[in-house]
Amino acid sequence: MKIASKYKPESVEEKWYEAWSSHDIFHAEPEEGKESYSIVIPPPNVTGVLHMGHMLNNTIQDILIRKARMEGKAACWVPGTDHASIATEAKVVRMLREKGIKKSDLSRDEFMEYAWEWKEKYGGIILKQLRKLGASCDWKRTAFTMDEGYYSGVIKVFIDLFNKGYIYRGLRMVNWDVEAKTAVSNEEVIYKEEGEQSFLYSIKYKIKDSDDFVVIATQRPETIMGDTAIAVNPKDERNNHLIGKKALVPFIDREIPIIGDDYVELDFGTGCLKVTPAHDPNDYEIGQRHQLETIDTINLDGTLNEKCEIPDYVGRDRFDIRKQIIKDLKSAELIVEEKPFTTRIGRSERTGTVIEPKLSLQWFVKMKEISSTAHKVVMEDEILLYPSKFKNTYNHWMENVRDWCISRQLWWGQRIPAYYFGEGGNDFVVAETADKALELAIEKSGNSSLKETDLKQDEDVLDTWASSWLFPISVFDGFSDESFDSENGKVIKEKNKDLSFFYPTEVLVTAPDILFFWVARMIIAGYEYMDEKPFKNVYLTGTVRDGLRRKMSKSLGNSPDPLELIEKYGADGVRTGMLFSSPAGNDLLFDIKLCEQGRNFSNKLWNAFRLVKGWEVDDSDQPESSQVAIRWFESRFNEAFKELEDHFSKFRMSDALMTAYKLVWGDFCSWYLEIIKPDYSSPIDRKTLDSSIDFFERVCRVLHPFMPFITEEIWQSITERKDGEFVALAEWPEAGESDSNLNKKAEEAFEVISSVRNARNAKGLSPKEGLEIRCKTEQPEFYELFKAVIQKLGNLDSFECNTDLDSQGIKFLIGADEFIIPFTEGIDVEEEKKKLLEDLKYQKGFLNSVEKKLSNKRFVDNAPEQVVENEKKKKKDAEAKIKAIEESFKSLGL
RNA sequence: GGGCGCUUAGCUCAGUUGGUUCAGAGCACCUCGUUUACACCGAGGGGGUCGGGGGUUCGAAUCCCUCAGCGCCCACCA
Repeated sequence: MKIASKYKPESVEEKWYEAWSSHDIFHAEPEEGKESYSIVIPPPNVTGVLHMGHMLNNTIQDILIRKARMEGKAACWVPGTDHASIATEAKVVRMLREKGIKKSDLSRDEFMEYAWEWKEKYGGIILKQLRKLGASCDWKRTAFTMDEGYYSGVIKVFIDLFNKGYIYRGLRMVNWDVEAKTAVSNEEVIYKEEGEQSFLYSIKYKIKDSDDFVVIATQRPETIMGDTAIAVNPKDERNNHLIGKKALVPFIDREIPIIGDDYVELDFGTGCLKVTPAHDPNDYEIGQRHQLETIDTINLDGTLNEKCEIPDYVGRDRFDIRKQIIKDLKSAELIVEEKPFTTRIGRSERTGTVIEPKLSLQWFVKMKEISSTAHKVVMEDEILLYPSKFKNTYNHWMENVRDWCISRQLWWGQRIPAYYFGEGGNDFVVAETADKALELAIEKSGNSSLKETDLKQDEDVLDTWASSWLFPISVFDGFSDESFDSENGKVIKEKNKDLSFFYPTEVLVTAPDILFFWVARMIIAGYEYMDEKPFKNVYLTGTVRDGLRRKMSKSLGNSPDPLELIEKYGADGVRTGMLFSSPAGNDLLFDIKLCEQGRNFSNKLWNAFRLVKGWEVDDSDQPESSQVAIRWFESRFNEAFKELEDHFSKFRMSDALMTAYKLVWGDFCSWYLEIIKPDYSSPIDRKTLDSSIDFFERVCRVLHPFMPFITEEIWQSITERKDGEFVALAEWPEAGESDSNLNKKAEEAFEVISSVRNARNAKGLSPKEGLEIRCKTEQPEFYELFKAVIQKLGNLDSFECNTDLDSQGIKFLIGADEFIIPFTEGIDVEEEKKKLLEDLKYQKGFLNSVEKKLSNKRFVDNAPEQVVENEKKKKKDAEAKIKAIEESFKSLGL
């Protein structure tokens, strides 16, 4: 069989993913006697497509889960998607608009029908793409945050939190998009970096019962009809005498108090601030502090309403009114100053329209009360964050946590189970179904004649995070009728086999930007409903950026298409490429060269396989060099393996990969295989071949989590396999004995070989030409052991220890051992002399510094004995080397 | 404005409690080489005052202070 000299991933990857799937090896059930190892995927948006962030994140999860599976654990990686209410609804609205349908023309049910249709069509593309990456998810458990069971769990939790008093309805300043007529989250409000040009107006307000005026500064004169106070800083000498007086709002002459509040800056504008609680978040807080009235003068569509008390303004847009009122104020001579001003204006990410801060009734979760355990467990390392620097960030957020607004003015999502009734719909009950709500409403109101039609369900849906925070519980059916105890608001783990086995999950792998949105809230929900953490470890990946450190994004167009990358470099190449440069928490500066490196590594491994596979075997004796090589590689493998395990235990994935990479490329290919490789077209002895295949299998096993496809392909061909005998299920190696002395000695031997090669290089000698070498050493037994190896790789005709070195030739030192490759011709004495002199100078300088240290009494008295001993040894070695160099001079006849 | 973190080779990063020749790795770079697994390769090589300054110590990349630059989170001036 002829094997191609280049590895071709495209012919391999689909084949093995198919085989794994048909043997159902990714599915896990709770199993007596097996250790549980579970991961829940950070569910991507259901209509999303794979981007580089997903690639990194899911590669890491797959590596962890594959390793756990090989370790014999019940390894369960639950995939799923998030309904992502804002993003998905926006996409559906856009799609409808393209069809000429306006959302406002549809009923809620009609809209939802379109949305589900859309979800069925585009949902889950991303999950299919994950398969191309090799993700070994337990697809039978695929979850969706709007699945029936999931949906009802979210509703149950809402009701439960409401009944426990953690949820309340309250006024809140939201970012209102007047065009889309919806509230948008802070994250969807964008600010131009350089700010926007505006004007700052200084406006005179008359002080009541006086001819004086107070002058305030504002950018938003159209809101003055909503003013309910003027505030000055009590420390402000210019203005604090005004505190307690009343001012009159221009045009409408409504009386408003002048109050003192620290919030006001002393040196901004006039030092006087108009307070408009309905139209500015800070003003709202001042209003709260001083129990001010709130006058909301702006309608949901951005026009002014009758509360502005000026009939001419009613029904006109806020920006129109801004122009109008400036004109009116000017003609009334109430504007003192008008100056250009750069300010930050928030605009809606979706519509681009200027966001209107607006007070509205929203639903909230009391975060302080519910989060104390979640705060504590991270601080006390009950849950570990990697890297741990995020503990600080977490702490800071938890200490300053604010109530969580969980209502969204959207349709795509879990509809808030609150039902309004009575006068103006001001009374409400919270219930799982309309029937139950009616029951409760009758009870609450005492009005037995209430009908179902008298109840009106809340129009809003819940924030997406109010469903995804339940993910680690919900994916195991934690909120099903059987498992969830509504009476006590707890999930009964014992009633649910999956949950009692797989919860808590082992590790959560996610991006730091959702540490609060998602991670913190899952911890809160975990303790609230399971009395237990949702995961033991949190691995926070970095952001994938381009070479200029810019975040990869669609709009910048600086992100490669992940699937194209996979096509070009193979899934294994891309996986390792991503991991080569991404320590936990550090940004990944993506460079196509990393994928190339990954592909090259695949190819290297492939060719090693090609080499071993190509050998004929016979019954010849095992060469001495092979015996030593096998002893050494066994030991070296174990050493590297321990290192790799240590990296894994600390979630240092990049380092773990690099350890494996160096082991395979350096130790296995460059040294081991080169040593045991038989001469061209000669067969290999059976013993050596068996050991080599054994090593190769181990290499495949260690590499499999990183490079699942190529390792499976090689594993299947390197020796006979039964059907279903996958490397994906092979036993993870165990750390055997490693002889650190042997490893060190081998390195010394390799150094000798390198020196010989170097000498050839310097003299322009062909590697084919055999050489003679002699050495002077105090450890001849060591050279006995490695003699065969050194001779083979150095292509030496002879290698003798402790014989006459007094001839001309190339000399070098390894440790304190002297070597010579005798030459009679072509020796450049001057150059040799120069090299020796340089070396001598360095050694003498080094000796000098060591002696200085040793003659320092304070050093000798204070430093630990071990350190002093080491210095003495250094001194001895240096002296020996100097002596050796001096002797070389003599033999050169100098 | 408040909080946190970072600065080590051209690039991306290791460097555990201060002490073995501790200044390292991978990539990139330079020289040589188409040798029989692999040019997606092999052999060899160069390269850093550990951001600047000061201090503690017998000894500092490592601890302390300070300055500079960068990054993140939170709150944001009407």
